Amino acid sequence: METENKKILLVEDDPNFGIVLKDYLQMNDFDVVLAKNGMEGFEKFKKDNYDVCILDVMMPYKDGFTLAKEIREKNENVPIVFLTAKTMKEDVLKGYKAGADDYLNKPFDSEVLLMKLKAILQRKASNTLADSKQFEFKIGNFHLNSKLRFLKYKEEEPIKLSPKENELLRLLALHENDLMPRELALTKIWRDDNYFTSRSMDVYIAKLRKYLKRDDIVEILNIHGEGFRLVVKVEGE
Amino acid sequence: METENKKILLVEDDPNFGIVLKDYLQMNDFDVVLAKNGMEGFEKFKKDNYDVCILDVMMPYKDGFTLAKEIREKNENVPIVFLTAKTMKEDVLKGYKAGADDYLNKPFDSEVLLMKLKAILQRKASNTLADSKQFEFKIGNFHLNSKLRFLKYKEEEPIKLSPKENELLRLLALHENDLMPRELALTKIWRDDNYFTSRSMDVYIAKLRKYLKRDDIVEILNIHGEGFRLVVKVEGE
DNA sequence: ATTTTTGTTAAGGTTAGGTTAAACGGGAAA
DNA sequence: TTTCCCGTTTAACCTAACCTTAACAAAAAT
Repeated sequence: METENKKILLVEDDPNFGIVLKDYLQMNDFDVVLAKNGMEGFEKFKKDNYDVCILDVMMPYKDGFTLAKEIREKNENVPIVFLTAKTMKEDVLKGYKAGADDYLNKPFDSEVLLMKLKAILQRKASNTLADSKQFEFKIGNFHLNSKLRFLKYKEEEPIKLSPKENELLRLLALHENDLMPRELALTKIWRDDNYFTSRSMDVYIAKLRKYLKRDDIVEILNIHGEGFRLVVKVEGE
Repeated sequence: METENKKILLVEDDPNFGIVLKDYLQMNDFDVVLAKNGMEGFEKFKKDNYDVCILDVMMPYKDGFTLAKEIREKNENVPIVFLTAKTMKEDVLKGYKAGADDYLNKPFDSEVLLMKLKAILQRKASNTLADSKQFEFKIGNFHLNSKLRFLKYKEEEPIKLSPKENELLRLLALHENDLMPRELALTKIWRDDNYFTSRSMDVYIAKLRKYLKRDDIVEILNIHGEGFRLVVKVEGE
């Protein structure tokens, strides 16, 4: 039932407060990345996608406003919430000018922050149409739609794929005709590489082979000790 | 580039404060309608379309929260801003639960209010493009009018839909043939994503399926763990 | 020959979803 | 006020989907 946790970039220079807040947010099912100052915050922002940014205003080197502006240049959509030291009207106005979505005065109530985040994410939920990674593949005479999780052979009824089947086949397709290392699938899909996950993966390979049998120009080969290879033979060979 | 002023519904029982605020907002190019209590506020809300609602929490007859809930029933999109007497955590939380977008503690700085309004309207501008105002759909041989909340199959008597049935079917229709994520429906329609709202949604899916059964080219498919998909099969399959 | 890795099928356990019915609660009607 | 109606939530029960683990066979490496 769990989809995926929302990811928060938290930039706060006070280490104590930062860690407490981080823990609190994590306890409430957010993934939190903590940066200790504006510089670090911006570096981390560039390296990943976040659902919300929470920025302290008072910070050494690079204050929250400057950071917000940089973030806005990269991404004009991420909601930004400021933490201001006290009701400094100047700060609040400056914050909105820098593209903030909301602000909170320290000390603030943690539940209020939670509600704010919830409200903000809810608003955003409507926008979030436009994240397009690759999810459609032609594999021989098959068509894989890994967003809708089905595999269609010619004009037959689509085969529904389970999440794991789907992810695995997608990974194989991304590496078509090339090696797809075991380790890659295990870390990306199973998020753990051990004996059992490895065996589990083999089970899924078997399932995929069963599906792919209906087209005899498509097969999954094993490269002993290395991984698997999805090969599509060319017509006339 | 500005075509028309943004329209604000201001509900505030203190006549002095209400008029001062109204004037201030008007000076800043908003069209403001002032209501003196919750009842009147709701009446006025029904009679016109507003871009933002600003509601005082403490009001005789009908408090701001109750009003907000009523407004939300009519319109799930209008941004709502609460004015709370002081930092009453209870009030703030209650406000967000009632579907607020933001709140301000009295006494507040008028410039801050302006900035908040600006930020809110900006956010809304990006959302409003796509889905906000589409009310009629053809779904196979059905016709859905989600403004009048009915679903008609060919020339049969229209089926009346409850608010939730209607919103859910509308969301599905907006994503026809594509994934409509559980989470989306839960945050947009139920405004909360937990076990119970999720089960409630399943109940509504069952109801919709019952209605849609009369046309066998239309069905609602489940994508396990992801959401639902309203598919309309093409003629000749 | 022995160990390690992979192929495959099936059993077991857990969670999500399908469906129906009862409980709840707010507003309308009596 | 009390009663009734209706939309919605909660409960209950059942099936389907999914994933892991076990078991055993086959292939590859040592």
